[in-house]
Amino acid sequence: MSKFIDRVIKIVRKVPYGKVVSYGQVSLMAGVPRAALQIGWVLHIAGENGATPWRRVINNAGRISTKCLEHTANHQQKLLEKEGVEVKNNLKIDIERYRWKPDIKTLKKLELNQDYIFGILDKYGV
DNA sequence: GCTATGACAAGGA
DNA sequence: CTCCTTGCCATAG
Repeated sequence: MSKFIDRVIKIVRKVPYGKVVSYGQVSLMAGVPRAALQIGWVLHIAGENGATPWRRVINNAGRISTKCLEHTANHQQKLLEKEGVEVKNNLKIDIERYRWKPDIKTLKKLELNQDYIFGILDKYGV
């Protein structure tokens, strides 16, 4: 298990019920700002053990973009609606309305330096 | 160690 | 708003 994968999984597990985050946001919090693409890969693995809420991760455009045959977009949509997240036609979601905005206290537990944390808060913070 | 791949992001058309 | 192009980076071969 690489540090990267471990971190991503931990972060995704912090996402509250009924909230969503973007791939880019997760990668940023994981310490690698532009590894959004890899998040999907990690979730594919994490999804195996059902303990990780991969359903709450969508792309920044507010759209469900999974291509995985076992975890279809349609299936994800259903799971999200079950949590109270409104999914409009074509797998679209008002992400800014449901986005999880981590507080500084949570970010401090991620082994990141101060400046970096403020950078995250500046973009997604409350 | 090098190349190909992908559940992305951001900016332009 | 939607579609296309380019940039990015961890993994798998």
